[in-house]
Amino acid sequence: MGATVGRQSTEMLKGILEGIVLALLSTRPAYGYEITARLRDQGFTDLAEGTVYALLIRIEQRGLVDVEKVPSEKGPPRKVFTLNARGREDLVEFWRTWSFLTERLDQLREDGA
Amino acid sequence: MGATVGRQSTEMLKGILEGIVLALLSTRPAYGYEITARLRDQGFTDLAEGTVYALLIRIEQRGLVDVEKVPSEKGPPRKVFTLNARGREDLVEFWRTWSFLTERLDQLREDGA
DNA sequence: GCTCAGTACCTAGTCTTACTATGTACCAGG
DNA sequence: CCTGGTACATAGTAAGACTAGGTACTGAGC
Repeated sequence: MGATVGRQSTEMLKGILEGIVLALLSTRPAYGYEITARLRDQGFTDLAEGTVYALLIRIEQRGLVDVEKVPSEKGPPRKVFTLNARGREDLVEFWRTWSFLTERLDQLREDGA
Repeated sequence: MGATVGRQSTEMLKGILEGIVLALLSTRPAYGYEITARLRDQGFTDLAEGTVYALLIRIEQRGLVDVEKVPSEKGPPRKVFTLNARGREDLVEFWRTWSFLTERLDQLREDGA
């Protein structure tokens, strides 16, 4: 991040990026390279590939996703991640926290502006 | 944080808390103890005092706020922070990043739910 | 006088997470 | 053969919130 939005966005992404990826996976399974590309398309232009792979490994180790290796027509095999029950719970929790934050910030923005 | 919202909120606060404090200061000057108390009242129940003081020192060193020492009726003198021009710019930038994130996440939530 | 609670500030060390930079491997087209 | 696209991985760094303390000043109650 940095080009599309401010330099502070790196810090603001922390924790949120995980929710974003869980949300992406809740619509359909995906693999790392694909997730990175999709997010870059959606405006996270400077998102580092390594960040996504590290994140995927983390959520796998926490048991939020199931993993399957699928051969690719072009290039090495893909590691396809599927959101499981634990992951869905975590996503619900993420949306709860997110809602709390947006409510607080919406109010602050009213007061401030 | 933790009681009010999920355990993941600690990471999600990173970067955002700074924007929250800048927004608070944009309505009127305030000092650390007061800011901590206000935020706790507003639902950030587990917010650590030390976190706020560290943050205030950071934004002071970045030149986003002006500081004035004011005697208190009860207890040691207060360090009152006032948002200055640089701080207001930073706040604008914060809101820009925040809007970007909320737009992305709103869309993800639609798709996902 | 002394203690305790409330006010007010500060800091060293830890943990998590995003980024940098780089490396590996597989494949097709020129 | 060699470049570019696909696909995954990791060691090291930086930033920020938390833990767990500590200091100092004041007034109320015993």
